[in-house]
Amino acid sequence: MSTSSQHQFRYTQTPSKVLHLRNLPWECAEEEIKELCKPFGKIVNTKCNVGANRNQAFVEFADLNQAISMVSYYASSSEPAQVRGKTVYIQYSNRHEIVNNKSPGDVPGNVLLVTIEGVEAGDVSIDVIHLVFSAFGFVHKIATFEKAAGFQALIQFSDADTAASARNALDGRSIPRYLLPEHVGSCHLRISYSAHTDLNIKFQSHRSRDYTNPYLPVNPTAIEGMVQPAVGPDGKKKEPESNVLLASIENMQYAVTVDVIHTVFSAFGTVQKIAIFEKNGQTQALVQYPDVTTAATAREALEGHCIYDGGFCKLHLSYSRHTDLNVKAFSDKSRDYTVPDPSMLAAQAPAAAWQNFQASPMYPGGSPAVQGQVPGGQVPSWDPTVQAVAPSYASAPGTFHGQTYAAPAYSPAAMPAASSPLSHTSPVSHNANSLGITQPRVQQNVNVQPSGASPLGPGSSPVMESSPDAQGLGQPTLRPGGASPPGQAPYHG
DNA sequence: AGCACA
Repeated sequence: MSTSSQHQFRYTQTPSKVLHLRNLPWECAEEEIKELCKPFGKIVNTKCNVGANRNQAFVEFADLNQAISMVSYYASSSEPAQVRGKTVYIQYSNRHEIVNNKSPGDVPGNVLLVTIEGVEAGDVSIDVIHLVFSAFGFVHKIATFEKAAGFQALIQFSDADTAASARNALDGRSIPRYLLPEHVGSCHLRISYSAHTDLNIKFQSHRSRDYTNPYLPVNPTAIEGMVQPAVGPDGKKKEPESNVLLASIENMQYAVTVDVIHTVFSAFGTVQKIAIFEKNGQTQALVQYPDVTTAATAREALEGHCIYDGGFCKLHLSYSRHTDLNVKAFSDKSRDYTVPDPSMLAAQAPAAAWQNFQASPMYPGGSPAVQGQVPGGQVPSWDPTVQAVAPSYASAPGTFHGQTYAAPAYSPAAMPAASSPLSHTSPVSHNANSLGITQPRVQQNVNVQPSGASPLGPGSSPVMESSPDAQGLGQPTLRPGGASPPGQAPYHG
C-alpha cells in the first residue's frame, strides 16, 4: 500500500455523522439503506439515489459515535456491508449534515409520479400501467401525459403506505417485456411522489382513468384510435373534429388578447373558454365552443384569415384534442366565460392542474395538496400538438406479480374515421385568395357574422373596414354582417 | 468504486 494512495483519500477519513454509501444496487430504495444502517444508531436523514448512476446515498446518524461504530464495524468485519447481495462501500462524508435531503418528489404521499423511460406514449397502455401497479393495492386513478421528462403517469393509491410499497418495489425496475410492444428496448420506471392527493379525472380515456367511478363518461374524442390524426393518401391530415379549436396565430405583429380572440370567435357561437399560450415561439389559442358544429363553422370561416389588416395575425385553425378546457377564469391568458363568479374557480378543479404541476415546479414546499388549483394563476401548459398516439399494443390477459388479470376495459377500437367529415383541411388554400405565407399581398380579413350562418370561405372573404394602423393597435376591425365583395381589400402591404 | 444543487 503506497502512502500516496492513503493520502489520496485522506480527506474522507475525517469522521462525520454523515456516511457516504456507494456501489449500491440500481435505484436502491431508502428502506434498504435504512435497514443496513439502523443497527448502528438512529438515522435522522437520508439522501438516496444520488450520483450520476443514482447508486449512491448519504445517511446521517443522530450521533457521531453511531456513524463511527458503523464504519468501524465494517472496517474490521470479514463480511462487507451488503444490499441485495451487493457490496456497499461506506465512508465518512465530507459534509457533516444532510441538507435539504427531501426533494418535493421524496415527500411521501398517496399519489405517485411515474416516469416511464425509453418509451413513447403509445407504447405503454394505461391498462398495462394499471396492471403493474395494481399488484400493490387498489389503484384509484391514473392520469398519463407527456412532458419534457417523457411519458409520465400519476397513479393514485388509497394511502401513502400503499404508494410507498409500490414505489419501493418498482422504482428503477422495468415493465416486463411481455407487456410491452416488441420494439421497445429498456423501459425503466422512475418513481417519485406527487404533491397531489386526489387526481381530478374527467373522462375515462386512453390517457386517464378513474377506477372508483365506472360511470364516468368516456371522452368521445379521446377513445383510443380516435385521437391519432390519420393521414390520407393525399397527405392531408384528417383530424378528429372537436368542439375546441386550436388557433395558431401567424405573423403576430399586434397583440392578440383574450378579448380579441373572444370577439373574433364569438361571431359563430358562444365561446365558453379561451386559453392563450406559447408553443415553439408561436402564439396559439384554444377556443372552446359548446358543440362541434359551432366549432366547425368557425373553423371553416376563419381558417387562413387574418385578425388584422395587412396579413397580421393570420389564423390557422385545427381541432384540438381537448373537449373541455380547464382554464383560470380570469387571467390575461385565459378566460372561462362559463364561470362568471371567480370564487367558483376553486370548484373548477382542473384536470390540467397536474400538467401544470409538471411544467412548473412551483408547488409550495411542504404545503399539502395543490390539488385542484391551477397554481399561481398560470395558464395551463397545454400541449395540444402532442396528439396522443393510439396504443398499438393490445394488452392481453396475463399474469403479473402472480396475479391474473382480465382483459383491458378498453379494446383498441377502430377509429371511426368516417365520422370526420373534414376532407379539406389542407393548410394551403386552393381558393383564389392565395394567402402567401411569406408575402401576403392581398388582405384577407375576418368576416364576422353574428348569425354564424353561411360562413364564408377564404375565397369569398369580405374585408374589414381598415388597417390596424388606422384603428390603433390591439383592436381588430370587425364589421358584423358587412360583407364586402371579395377582392376589395383596401390594404396592400 | 470516490460526495448531494433539490
